[in-house]
Amino acid sequence: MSSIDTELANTIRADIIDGTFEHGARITEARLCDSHNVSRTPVRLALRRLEQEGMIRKGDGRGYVVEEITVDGIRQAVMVRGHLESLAARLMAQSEKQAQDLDRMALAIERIEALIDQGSLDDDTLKNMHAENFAFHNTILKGCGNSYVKFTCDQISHLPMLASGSMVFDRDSIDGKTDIDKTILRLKIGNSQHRIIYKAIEQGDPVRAEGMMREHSNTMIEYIEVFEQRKNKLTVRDLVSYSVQGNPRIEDIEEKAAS
Amino acid sequence: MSSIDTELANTIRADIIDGTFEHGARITEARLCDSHNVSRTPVRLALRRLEQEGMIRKGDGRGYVVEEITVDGIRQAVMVRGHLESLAARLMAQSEKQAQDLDRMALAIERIEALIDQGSLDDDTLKNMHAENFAFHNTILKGCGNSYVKFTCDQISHLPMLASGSMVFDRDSIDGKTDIDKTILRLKIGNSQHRIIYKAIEQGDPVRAEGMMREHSNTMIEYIEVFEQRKNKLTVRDLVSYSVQGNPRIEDIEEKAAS
DNA sequence: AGCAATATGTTGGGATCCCAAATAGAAAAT
DNA sequence: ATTTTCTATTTGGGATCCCAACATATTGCT
Repeated sequence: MSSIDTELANTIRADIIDGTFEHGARITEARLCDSHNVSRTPVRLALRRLEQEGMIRKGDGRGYVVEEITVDGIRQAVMVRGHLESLAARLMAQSEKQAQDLDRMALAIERIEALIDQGSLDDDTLKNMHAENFAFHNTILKGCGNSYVKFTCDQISHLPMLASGSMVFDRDSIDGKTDIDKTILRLKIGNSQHRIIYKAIEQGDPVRAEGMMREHSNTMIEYIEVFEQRKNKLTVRDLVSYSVQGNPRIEDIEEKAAS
Repeated sequence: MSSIDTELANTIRADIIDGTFEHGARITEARLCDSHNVSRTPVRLALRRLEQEGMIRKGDGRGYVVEEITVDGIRQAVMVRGHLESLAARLMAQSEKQAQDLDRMALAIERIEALIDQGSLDDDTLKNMHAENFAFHNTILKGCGNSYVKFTCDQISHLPMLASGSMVFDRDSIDGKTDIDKTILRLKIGNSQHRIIYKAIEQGDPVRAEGMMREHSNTMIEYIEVFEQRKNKLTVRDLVSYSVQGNPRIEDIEEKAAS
């Protein structure tokens, strides 16, 4: 349990994302104090934090207004994140690598492979896959030698779908409504891209590493387009429901990696 | 005059940058209250902001510790910023452009050209050049169609040398200690890169726009290396003294552009 | 003398109060 | 009836107070 203002910020952020606060709505400190039974001090801190994150913005006169989150905005943010990740891959390829980082990446690839080969995409499998995907991407961000890459990525990762190594899944295929093979194929292609990225980094090929990571990052953008083609009006809430919920704790990842 | 907490954050940030607070120093709320004669509320807000910016970090037990700012860190941040700008150039090239944006970019190029041709690099000339350089880069960031690019750039622009379109100048050459021709040449090359970026964007050549912007962004990194070769121990303070002080106000830029 | 337990002081989070500015509503004047 | 002005209420920034947690020092016990 963190401090109240952090929890408050998380709550309000979640409310904005899932549409409880629709965009343009005025947010006042007093109202939040009343509804959450807290004093104004943590409310102030939470609002400031959300303002810096870009979730809310100071209104014309008084108070804050809720910034609109659109599918297109998420697509844009994903693009920025992908571009930063491609920088990380290039930098890591052309710098001296830590052996443990490479090992962790290889381990993630193998584990994802094993999870895909299970053939069933139950919730637990998805969570594990998400955790390994996170480990792969986060290792590159941390291991590229430029700490500002990860820092900058983290700055936009409070939006849905933007946490490190986030994955989007076609819930319909998982529920058996549409054929699961296409989703499996997608995952296999994604992991083969992981292999290429790993090889390029390990062999010190920055151009290939950057290019493959750029391609790999487009996966989610294309996935979003698939959803848009199927659903005539894709909402942010839809996207959130398609994504793997819950961020894996870094400690859990490392713990599992040690086993 | 903004609110106290904003001013406080600016003050503390400046103190960290110029070394008044050396890295690793413990920062406590009470101490700041005492030294700045303010209450703890604005201090808390300022510290939270600086924490999110990455200037300070929660210490092991109590309080905050000052994060170290190194020349290498600045180089890394400049690299991240340049990478984001190259994304902006690519996106702007491949999307439909606003005519006014292109006009503003062309205007900036012409004005910089005229300023260079003056031949003297006095302080006022540098300020104007900085303003036009800012206008050029900022127009691309705003006009690329992806608002998260500029947002993300702004997130790291509180570090020295990272404000939009920042320029670094060789003060020694300006003061006549070393030959000024080399600096003039550098500026001319930089502006010719501006021309190429403009043409690539205007003609819808995303590959060329991205590549040229990437090259252009390396200019500052190479400049830093020049300084490092000359000075055996280049400090952050040295770098700050070489940069053009003061951010141009956006209103001023637009006002001048209208004339 | 060494270790442990308690006491005291330091520090950060939260609550409450105060004040200034701004907005909205009401009243008055044209 | 409309517009302007004045007042009252809303709202956000700042100050102060309180409390809990943690750190350190002191004291007591072995």
